[in-house]
Amino acid sequence: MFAAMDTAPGRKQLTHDRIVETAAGVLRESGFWGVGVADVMKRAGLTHGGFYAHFASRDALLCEAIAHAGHDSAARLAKSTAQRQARGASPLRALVEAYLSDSHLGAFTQGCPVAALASEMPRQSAEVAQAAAERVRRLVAAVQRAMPEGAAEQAVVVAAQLVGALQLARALGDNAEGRALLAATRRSVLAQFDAVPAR
Amino acid sequence: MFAAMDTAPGRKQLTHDRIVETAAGVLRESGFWGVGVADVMKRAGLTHGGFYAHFASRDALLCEAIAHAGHDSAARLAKSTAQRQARGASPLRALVEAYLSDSHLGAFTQGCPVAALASEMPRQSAEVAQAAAERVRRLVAAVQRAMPEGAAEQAVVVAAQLVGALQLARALGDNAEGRALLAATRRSVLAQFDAVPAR
DNA sequence: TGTACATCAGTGAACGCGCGTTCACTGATGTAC
DNA sequence: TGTACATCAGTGAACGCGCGTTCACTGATGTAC
Repeated sequence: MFAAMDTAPGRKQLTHDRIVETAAGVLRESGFWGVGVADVMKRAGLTHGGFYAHFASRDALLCEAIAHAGHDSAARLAKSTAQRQARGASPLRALVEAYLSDSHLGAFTQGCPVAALASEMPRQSAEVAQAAAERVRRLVAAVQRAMPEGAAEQAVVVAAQLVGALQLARALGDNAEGRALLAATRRSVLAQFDAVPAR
Repeated sequence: MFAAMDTAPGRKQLTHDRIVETAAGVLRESGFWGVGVADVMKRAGLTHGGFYAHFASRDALLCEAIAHAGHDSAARLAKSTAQRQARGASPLRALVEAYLSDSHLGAFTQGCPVAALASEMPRQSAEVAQAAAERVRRLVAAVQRAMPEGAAEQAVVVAAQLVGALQLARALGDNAEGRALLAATRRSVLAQFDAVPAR
């Protein structure tokens, strides 16, 4: 009865995680309104009836899905950033080139949920909007860790620039027009902040 | 039969315009998915049955609505910008302070449709996405007209910064946290580009 | 080791609801003579 | 000026559909003895 609970996850937990992971992908690809209970369950290999054994409501799933999407995206970004740093880039250059890469332009499903969802965030229910705001804060914090000495308070500005540029580029399309916008933003951010020698 | 058509609009045209104007407000307030045919018609003082005498489809309304929202927002922004310039601000300072004002933070209905809709744009049907992309280009052009001499090619970067900052601030909320993000972005953009004396 | 039973994850039909779209109709406007 | 008729903007009921949510049930898993 008081057995240790911090062991291997049970069957239900594994199913739960699979649903959340599936929803995190659909959420970034199709937006908040694109996440349907029946559709997500089907993609996870289940029938929709079992949904409410896992989540109190669709909104509860959205909260877990956006958190999962944030962690997933942050992990991918950290990996890509580390590779660029290993090749000699400064932390900020590595982050900017990873975030504003041409591959991120088309990769909604695995990309940053803030860029994929920002303009829909204020329209969600209180609990979902709060979970979304937390992803914004985490993104700002990640940028802050990459800023050069003395420019930490500018992290919020760089985060806005990264998110804004990726969104406008996506609105223009995954083509020359969109990629040109990304390239111009990469140059501008680095010219402004990477002049300061990092560490 | 060949009478001049460029005179006063008829009754139908006036109704059409009223529907589009109503939809342009709802669109910015509630997003693409928030625009319902029946709801918009009701707000315009009509019943939903008459909708298809005015538009071929809901998507056709969305195309007209986003164009109207863009013109409306651009006109408001131009007015506010002109007032600030009359008080001595440079064109860029006037634009940045108007766009990143605290009042724009809460004013979805009358605000910039690009900030209100950017992350939803790539998910729309081809015709709507194209109308949306056109609003992005117009915003960039408006920023370009306000840039100081020699920095015109940076307009796209400033536009991304304006849109990104307003969206992140809105995601954080119409409170101290959101307003602090706006203020930091205002300072940063002006420090970078307003140093160049404008005309 | 084997049997009986309780637990529990997942199934599938059903619900009420709101959506975009269609269509036969109404009543006002305007034209013909 | 007056009557008859055509045009046309807008009405309101109806459609098929997919949504979030509920619930009685099934079949597998695991525990008790």
